[in-house]
Amino acid sequence: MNDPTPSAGRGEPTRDALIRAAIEIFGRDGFDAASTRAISDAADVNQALIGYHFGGKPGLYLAALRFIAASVSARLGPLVDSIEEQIAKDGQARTGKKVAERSLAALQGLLEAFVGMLASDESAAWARLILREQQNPSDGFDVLYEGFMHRILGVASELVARAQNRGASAADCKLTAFTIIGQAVVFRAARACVMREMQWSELGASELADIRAQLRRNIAAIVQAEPSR
Amino acid sequence: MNDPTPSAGRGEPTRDALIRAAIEIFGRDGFDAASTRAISDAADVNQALIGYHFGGKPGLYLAALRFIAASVSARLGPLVDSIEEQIAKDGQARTGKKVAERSLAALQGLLEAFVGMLASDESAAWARLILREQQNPSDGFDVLYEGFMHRILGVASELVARAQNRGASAADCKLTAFTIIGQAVVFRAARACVMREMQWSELGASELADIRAQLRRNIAAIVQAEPSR
DNA sequence: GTCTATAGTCGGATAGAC
DNA sequence: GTCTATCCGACTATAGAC
Repeated sequence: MNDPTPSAGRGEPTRDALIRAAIEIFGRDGFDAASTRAISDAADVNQALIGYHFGGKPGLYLAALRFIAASVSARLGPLVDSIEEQIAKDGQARTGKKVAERSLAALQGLLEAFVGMLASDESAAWARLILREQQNPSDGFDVLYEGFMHRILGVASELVARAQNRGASAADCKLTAFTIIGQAVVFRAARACVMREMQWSELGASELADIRAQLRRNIAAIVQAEPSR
Repeated sequence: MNDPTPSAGRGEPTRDALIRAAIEIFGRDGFDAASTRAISDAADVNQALIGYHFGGKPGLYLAALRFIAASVSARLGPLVDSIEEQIAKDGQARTGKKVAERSLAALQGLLEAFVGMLASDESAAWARLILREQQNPSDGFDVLYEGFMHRILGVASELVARAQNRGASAADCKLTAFTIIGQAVVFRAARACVMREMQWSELGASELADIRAQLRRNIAAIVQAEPSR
């Protein structure tokens, strides 16, 4: 009688408010510790409506993850689209100085956008939920992986391959992509440590600019380094 | 009547078992979601003993964090000691090719040890707890920061400064240290994503060797890159 | 120090009026 | 679709016997 997400209708504002509150509370407390009462209070709707609209707490959690995947896609999707176009245009010409230069610039741009997202207050709750899912994957992890992770990692690896301009295996390029992405992720995953050690009181425009400059420099260095060790 | 941690005595095996179980359960479920029953069951002791030995659930949590800090220090402390000795021996001679080479090698060694720790099954539960504390710092975060984070970040930054061999500010070196450490952290923080994307079924010796080689290469590239961009 | 038993609280789910 | 009311299970903490 309570089909999850009965699609648009009069109850849409209610579902929306519940999802937004759920991201906040689930992100802060985790799935088990978050109470449906806290979520419904924050959303200013009746607690019983969670059961009606989402079938229960797990259904609301999945809906929240889908919302996050859609939000990340909305934020990074256009940039990834344009990069994929560029890759398609360059086609199989995976070597050449021009291609390498373009690919490096695209990779730097992608990571600047990525770290910008990780730094934003808006994404703080998402990020907490995503980190939780990574540490303890639930059924919902697929939603995130298929929703945006796989695609972003794909373009990042391909850009590494083209920017490096040497015969690294696909697995090597993926590994390189992860280490590069890790340089951005650390500023969310270890945020408390970063703020304390850097003696920052906030991660604002000025701090973000420093981080981005560091990332640009590191990415160029990694990708242009001689294969020899 | 129940002074927290009444020090050694007949109850020590009980306290030890509780702490070990607490790290596992708190790491898996988080502070709120973890139940004292689950912990006492896993430790195979009576639930009421948590109150007796640690004063309650929060006391047990703090004890677990202290145990983690001690474990990390035991694992990385000796290496950090030797690096600090080397730094002291090189003294204020922060420039020079030999010092730079030694410092780069030390930095690479530190990160290989660090990522080895992050990869180990033993540390899986620690890492989850630490990541939770970073995302949502409690009173216990100090225990971790003062316990080992601050010290490790300190030597890492100093090594960056000496290995780079150019006039980067202390803040820049710290930032560089974070991006380098982030390259290791990502393999714990985004482990689920890494395993899936790399199509790994385990993170064993072979995978760890690939990661270490990648880290060595990246660190050298970052530290030796020209300051220009 | 360790145990049993329980008091007191809070959580998720749902029945049923409107 | 939204609300009130409530059932029932699980939790922390603690009293008190041994």
